[in-house]
Amino acid sequence: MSRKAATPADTGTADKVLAAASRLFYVNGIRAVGMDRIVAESGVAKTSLYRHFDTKDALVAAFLEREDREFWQQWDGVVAAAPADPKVRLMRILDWIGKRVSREGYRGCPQINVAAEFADPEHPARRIRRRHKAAMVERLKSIVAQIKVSRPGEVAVQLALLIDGAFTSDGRLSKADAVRILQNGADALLRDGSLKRNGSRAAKHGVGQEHR
Amino acid sequence: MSRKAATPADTGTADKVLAAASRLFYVNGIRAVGMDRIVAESGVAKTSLYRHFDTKDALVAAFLEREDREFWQQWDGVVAAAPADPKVRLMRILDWIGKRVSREGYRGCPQINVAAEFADPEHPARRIRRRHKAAMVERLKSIVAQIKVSRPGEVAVQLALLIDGAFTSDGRLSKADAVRILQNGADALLRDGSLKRNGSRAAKHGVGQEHR
DNA sequence: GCTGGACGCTACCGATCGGTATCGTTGAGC
DNA sequence: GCTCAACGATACCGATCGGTAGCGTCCAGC
Repeated sequence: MSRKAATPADTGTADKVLAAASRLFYVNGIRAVGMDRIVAESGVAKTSLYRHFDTKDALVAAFLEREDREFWQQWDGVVAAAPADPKVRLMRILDWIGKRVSREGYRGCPQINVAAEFADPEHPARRIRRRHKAAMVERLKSIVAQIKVSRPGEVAVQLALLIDGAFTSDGRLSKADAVRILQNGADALLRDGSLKRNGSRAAKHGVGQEHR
Repeated sequence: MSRKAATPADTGTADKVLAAASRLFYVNGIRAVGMDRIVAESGVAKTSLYRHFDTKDALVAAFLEREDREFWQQWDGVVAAAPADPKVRLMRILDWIGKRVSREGYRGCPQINVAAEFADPEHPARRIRRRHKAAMVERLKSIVAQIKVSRPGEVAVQLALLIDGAFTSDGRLSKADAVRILQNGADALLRDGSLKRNGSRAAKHGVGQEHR
């Protein structure tokens, strides 16, 4: 495609803005951070900022895209450093996540936090979140599928719920607890999935009266 | 204590405000909703609103307290309607939660969503959320303790993570899937916890290199 | 050494933010 | 029928919101 220069050439300015915005957005939430504050802490003029990002929403989207990118980069790094055994790989991933959610200053998953601030399901933040979480389930499924379990899709979703729960744990868990609880939980979910039991286990606990 | 009338007598005005604010806060997030909008949709004058709630933060706190109260009311209703068997009770609770998170317009757990908008851990919203989530773990623990499992505390936390994960599932799960996945997941976690295995299962998957 | 794009600075825009002051109305209990 | 607390209506406050206009500076590439 032709070089229309819709965006200035790369001179590091956009990176400075995005770095400051990402930190501020993550710590304080989106709507709590004004553009003036991003201008002040990035050291970039407001006019320059708006040459790189048309609107605040565009900056928010760039923030979440960046978080998404970095998250999978680290994920891939953990997987690459692990042996090929899929179960060990899963445990290493949970080790990484357990440490992540229990480290100081952790404020939860940015995808979840930011999406909560926007009501419109078609807002860029909501779209990016959906894609991010779908990718998580897919990656988990491809790992679980390599382990002998009877319902890999279901177990993958359960693992994703466990992980998202850890993301929202708000500093309740120590590092050791977080890792152990995640790994033992995954172990239990994998073990059960590999057993051949009648599939209607849950049915007898099914419908009570409707609530609300 | 003496009747100083720090707050007007109960004539239903505060309820109208809280009802409108709760709906708007839940759907749009806190900072996206101005006090003027609450005034308009509650049909209560701004002056009257501020006679009942000193600040917006006070209204936010009242919203979360109300959500907390109603949540446990429904929880207790589900438990009361279930047979005494603790496992069946747990399954009924998960049936209720699975339906809740998959119903149309569900926007996630208000405690989680609202707390994400405030950076200060001592903000009322953050405090109420911590109390709410701690209560969840305690209630789960008291149920799990009645079932023969080797680490009831750990399983209770795992169930809480599973539930919080479902709360953030953002409409990904159909009603049938949500209920089945939660109940089967809980079943697996309970089964494993009741087995006597060597406690160091996870240790061999422990520390990789540090990331970040 | 001139040119053009990237950037900084200041000043500004209308809208909205949370919150308040003033005053008039209404209605139940004595 | 008087009182007093509760509520409504309007108008306003300073601060901040996201975003823009205008203009000067700086510097790499021709």
